[in-house]
Amino acid sequence: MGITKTEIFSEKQNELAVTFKALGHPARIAILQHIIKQQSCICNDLVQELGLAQPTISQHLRELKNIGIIKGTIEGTSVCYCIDEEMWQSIKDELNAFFSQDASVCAGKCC
Amino acid sequence: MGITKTEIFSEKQNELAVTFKALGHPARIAILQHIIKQQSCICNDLVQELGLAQPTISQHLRELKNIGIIKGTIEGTSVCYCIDEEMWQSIKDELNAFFSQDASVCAGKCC
DNA sequence: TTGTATTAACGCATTATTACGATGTACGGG
DNA sequence: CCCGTACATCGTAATAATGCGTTAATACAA
Repeated sequence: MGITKTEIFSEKQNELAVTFKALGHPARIAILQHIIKQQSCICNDLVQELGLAQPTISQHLRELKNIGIIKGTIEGTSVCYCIDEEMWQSIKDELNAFFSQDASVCAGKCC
Repeated sequence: MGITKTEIFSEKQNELAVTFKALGHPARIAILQHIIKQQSCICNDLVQELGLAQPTISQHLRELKNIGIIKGTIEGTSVCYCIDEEMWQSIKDELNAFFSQDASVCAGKCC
């Protein structure tokens, strides 16, 4: 997208944006939901479940791993992915904090 | 970003992803925080505050308007942007619902 | 009417993202 | 050891996003 000027924003703002961006793709939402639904670490029947090619899934998994929300452990010939519970909670808290800012003060004053 | 295959995902998943993606840029995070901090609808001293050119800010504002999280009303020669409180709450609830999925069942089983 | 200020729209160059085929690596079965 | 399975990585085409210069469009002031 052309280069993003991260240097003019605060570390917090960039962090938040990176997290949001990582979640900003339906395939990655689907992957997370699927991993949770299966209740156990799922390898790549994700390729079977979602209609995407294996390299594409692998790429999305890597992006999710980048923000730490999932982790993968080698399980023989396949790889086992699961939610990093600690990180999941941490991200949940962070987003919650963001949305807990009082957005009501403006309302009614003008718009 | 290359085409995203939205047709193979559910409407909910696509909606969530679009919301996350819209928030996935530090400038847009900064804009929201600034609007909230000022407690009143701020026009484009955003251009002064953030170090980005006016057309760039305008573009980010449009993307935020696209997901409905802010609204803009004409105020004489300038435009007044503020949080759409209802939408803000709605998005907050939606993200909360997503993160309220029980992610703990997997943990301990394997990874 | 003629500026002036504030935004939006358009278009361009640059960089990122998505998706996938081809290729490489690692493991286990035979 | 060889082969098939399961993934990751590389390379590439297509497309989307950033950022900004330039150009309208609109409202207000003089």
